[in-house]
Amino acid sequence: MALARPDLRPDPSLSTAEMEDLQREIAAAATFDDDHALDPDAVAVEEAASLADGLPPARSDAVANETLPGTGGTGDGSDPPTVVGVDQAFRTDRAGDRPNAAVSAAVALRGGTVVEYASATTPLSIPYIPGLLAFREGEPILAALDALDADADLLVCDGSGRIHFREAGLATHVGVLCDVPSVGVAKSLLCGEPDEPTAERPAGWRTPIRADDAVTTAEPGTVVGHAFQSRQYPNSRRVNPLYVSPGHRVSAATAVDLVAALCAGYKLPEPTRLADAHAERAKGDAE
DNA sequence: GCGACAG
DNA sequence: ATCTTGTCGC
Repeated sequence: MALARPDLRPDPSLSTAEMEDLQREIAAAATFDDDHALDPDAVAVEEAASLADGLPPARSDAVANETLPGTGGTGDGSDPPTVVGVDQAFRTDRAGDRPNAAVSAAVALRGGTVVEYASATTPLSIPYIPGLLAFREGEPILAALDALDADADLLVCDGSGRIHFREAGLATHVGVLCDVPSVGVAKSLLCGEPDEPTAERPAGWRTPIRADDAVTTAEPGTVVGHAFQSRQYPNSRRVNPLYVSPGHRVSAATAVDLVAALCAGYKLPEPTRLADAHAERAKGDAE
């Protein structure tokens, strides 16, 4: 997977000011519209995959990959688009230590089925800084995507996209680098304000997230994403909503529709849930 | 100076 | 993100 904009890589050695400048460039290069009109129905996942045994073998560099017709999905044939979920787990040398490496996993699904997965371990360069997540996790994610044979028609990232101080969250950064449609799925809200209170909503419920003063690059009131209740229990126990935002080449409305179609009974959309599980497993593999 | 802040 | 037992509910 060649990078469309290698000049915009999230170099962790930059100063904070340089990182923020780069993010303004990313936001300017990003498109928050449906230019490629991904159809939520075409990517829908009907049934949750069983993590136990429902997976194809992991990619091994040593073995040549048999390329099936349509693998690499350009979206022009009759094949469903390839959706790739990415997520990270972190490894420490000794218990109690600070994490020193990111284990990134990428899982590719087509027509609701896992077609490939891969992972990569990358040394961590900088600590987590709110607003600068892409400079910590960007390179690990690119490494995992590089280890993947399939080309993504849609990337699902674990974090914000346009819901960001400079409208350049992790999903936007990665989407622009690869020039691939992307969406961000966060479990908590970085900035912005929901139209309605989000507490205790039924599954399927959603409300727009609008830019507030913390979003320095957008007019206040601009819709930058949605809160989306992907799952809820009939009684007592409460589940928090997801915060879904456009990464690149997708509108806020389509981003939620895509994520809703990718959910299969769990809180997280399948690509993210499976990538999370694989990252966790890969982390344990080298222990 | 204080607050607020994805993973 | 990660450290962790029990516990409530379907």
